[in-house]
Amino acid sequence: MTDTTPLDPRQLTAYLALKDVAALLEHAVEQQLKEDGGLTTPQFQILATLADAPDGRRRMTDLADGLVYSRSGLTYQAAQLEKAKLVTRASAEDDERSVIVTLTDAGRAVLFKVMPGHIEVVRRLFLTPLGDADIAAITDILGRVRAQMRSAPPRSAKPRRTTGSPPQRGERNNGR
Amino acid sequence: MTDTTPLDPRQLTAYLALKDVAALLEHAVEQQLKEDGGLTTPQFQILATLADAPDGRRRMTDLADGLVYSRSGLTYQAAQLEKAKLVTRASAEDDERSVIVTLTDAGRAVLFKVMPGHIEVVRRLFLTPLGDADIAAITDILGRVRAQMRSAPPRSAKPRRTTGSPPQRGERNNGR
DNA sequence: TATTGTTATACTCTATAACTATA
DNA sequence: TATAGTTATAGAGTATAACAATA
Repeated sequence: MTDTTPLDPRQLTAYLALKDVAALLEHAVEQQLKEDGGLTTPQFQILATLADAPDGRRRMTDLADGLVYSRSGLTYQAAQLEKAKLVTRASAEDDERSVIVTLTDAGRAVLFKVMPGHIEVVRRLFLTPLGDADIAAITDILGRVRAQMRSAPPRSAKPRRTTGSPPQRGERNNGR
Repeated sequence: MTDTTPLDPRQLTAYLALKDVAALLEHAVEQQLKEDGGLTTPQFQILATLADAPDGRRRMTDLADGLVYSRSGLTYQAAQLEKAKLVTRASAEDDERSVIVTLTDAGRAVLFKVMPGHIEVVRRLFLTPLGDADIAAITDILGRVRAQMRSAPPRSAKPRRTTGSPPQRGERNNGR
């Protein structure tokens, strides 16, 4: 049996604070990326991931894994970025099935153009009121949470649908 | 001049940890709400906000303020919820312009149905590795950040577009 | 005139399923 | 058969602008 007793008020407060801060920060960053470089958040994430990779190259599948996208979702984003000349796509030499996405000079340029503002927003909204000890504490605590999340079992072992039973009430087939 | 020097690695790590944890948590909660009650996150937020209000009633504008929605976005969500019989809408008695959204019994029922799973997810993914001291630290630190965000000036005083100049490169007119 | 809310419209993002091609 | 990726399709969410009605 799992515990479903209500959360105590302090726990709830901590959870809400996290959600609130994350949402506000995400929103501000989204604005900044759009204004400074015409980028959406997922596009920025892809470009930033590529910039981190050797030669600015990455296989589609590897990108998708790191960014939690479905493959079709990534295909969509990659197509947008290719259309904007920020990346190129080419099939891999060693495995014809794979597609290698490569950051173009223009893509790097956009990233450079956008970074200062990105940093400025993070600093102004998030870092300003934090001292070194706070930074260390956040990193430690959230690091533990992250580890927990990565190791926690999914909620249901499998979509387990008893043979022949119809979809459950309130269920739709459009998950993430 | 604002500071746009790169973030030091520890600051960056803290920021990324926050983003990561928030994203994973949001994703898990989204799944749970859909599975247990057929609710989307914004719908749940609206229902929960209403449940907190006296008599389960709230003006559209007040709802929008608390939830960062544009008015049209809230109209859309309210229409969805009304269609599902989870809320009703009626114009206010004292001010004919205002619309009062009210939680129905069915809406309350869905909320009750969904809450245990919601709590379970938060507890399992977020609270498990945290002691009382951690909870207190998070609340304190993120509380300060939140206050900072709420008081921080927006990035640009106004959309300032020099008279007659065309839209800038990379700019699209589909903001949030 | 200012405020409240809705409507029309357009666009982004995401997912599922079906499909192609290579290993 | 399994893996990599694309395409077609569908739907949710959101915003902007124009609009109607009330204060």
